[in-house]
Amino acid sequence: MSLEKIEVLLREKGYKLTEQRRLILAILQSNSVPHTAQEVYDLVKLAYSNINFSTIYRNLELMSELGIVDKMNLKSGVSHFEINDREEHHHHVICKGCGETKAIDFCPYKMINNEELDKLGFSATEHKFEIYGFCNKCNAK
Amino acid sequence: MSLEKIEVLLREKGYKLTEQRRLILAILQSNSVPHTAQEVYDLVKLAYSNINFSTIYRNLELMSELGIVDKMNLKSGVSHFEINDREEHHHHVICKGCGETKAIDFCPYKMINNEELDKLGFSATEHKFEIYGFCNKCNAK
DNA sequence: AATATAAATGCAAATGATTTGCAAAAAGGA
DNA sequence: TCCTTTTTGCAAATCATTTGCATTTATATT
Repeated sequence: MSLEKIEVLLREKGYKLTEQRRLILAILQSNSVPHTAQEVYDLVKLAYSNINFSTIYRNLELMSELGIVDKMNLKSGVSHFEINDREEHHHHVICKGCGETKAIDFCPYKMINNEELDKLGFSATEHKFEIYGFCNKCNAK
Repeated sequence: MSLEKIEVLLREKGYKLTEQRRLILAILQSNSVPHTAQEVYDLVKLAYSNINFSTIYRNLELMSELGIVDKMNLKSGVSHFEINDREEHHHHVICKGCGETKAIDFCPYKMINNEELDKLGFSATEHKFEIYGFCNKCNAK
C-alpha cells in the first residue's frame, strides 16, 4: 500500500500521518518479514530516539484496525505486524526459520460450505489460514 | 487419547502421572473446547484447592511438548490447550463474543495444491485455519 | 498570525500471562 | 530404609501489552 493511500485512509477517519507513524510504516514497508512491536521500536528508535513504546503499540493497533497493517499471532505471547500489501484478501506461508512470509492466493473460506457453519449456529466475520514450514533458503541449511 | 496411553508416554520419558496431572487431563478431556491455563486452574482448583498456577503452566507446557496436549494461539496474549486427538486433525470456529470454540471437520490443507507451495520453494510442516464470528447465543444479544 | 479543538505523544505506572529459583514434599528404585 | 530424581507450592521475576494523564502537535477557524 502506498503512503498516499495510507494517508487518505487515516485522514478519512480523522487521524494524521505523523512523523512517528511514517517511521513505523517505513520499517514495515522495508521488508516482507513481519516484525514484533519490540523490533519496530528498536528500528524506529535509530531514527527517532525519543519514540515511546506506547506510541508503537497504539499505532500498530490503530493501523491494524484500519486494515493498513496485518496483526498476526505467529507464536504464543508476541504479536507480529506487517504491511497489508495487497488489495485482495490473501493468506500466507510463514518460514519457521527466518520468519519470512509469502502470500498465497488460495483462500479456504471460499471453499467452505456455509451450511456447515449454519449447522453450528455460527455467523462468520473473519478467518485465518496460515501454513508454516521452511523456505528453500532455510531448508538448505 | 486414553489415560493409559498418556501414562506410558510420560513414563517413557521418566515423568510420572501425578494427581495434579490427572486432574488437568480430566479437565481437558471432559469437553472438546480448548481451555486457557486460567480456566484449567479454576476448574482443577474445585477438586484440588491447593493446586498452584505454576503447576498448571509447567504441566500444560510439558504435555504439549510430549504431544499429549495441543497448544494453540487462538488470540493474542493467551494460549489455549486441548487434548491432542491425534486421530482426527481438525480446526475451529471461534466466537468473538463468548470465546467458545467448536470444531469443524473441513481442512483446507487437503485442498491446497502442493505445486503452489513448491512454486514458492516452500516445504510445509503445519498449518492453521480458524474462523472467527459469533455463536447464535452471542448473536442474539 | 493567533486561537480553539481534537488528536497524538511521552512518561510512568498498571495489568495480565507466563516463567523462574528455591526449598520442601512425594515417588520410585536400590 | 536410604538415596536420587521428579514434582510441587510459593513468591518473586519477567515479558508483552495497555492505560491514565499532562503536555505537545497538527489542523481548521477566526
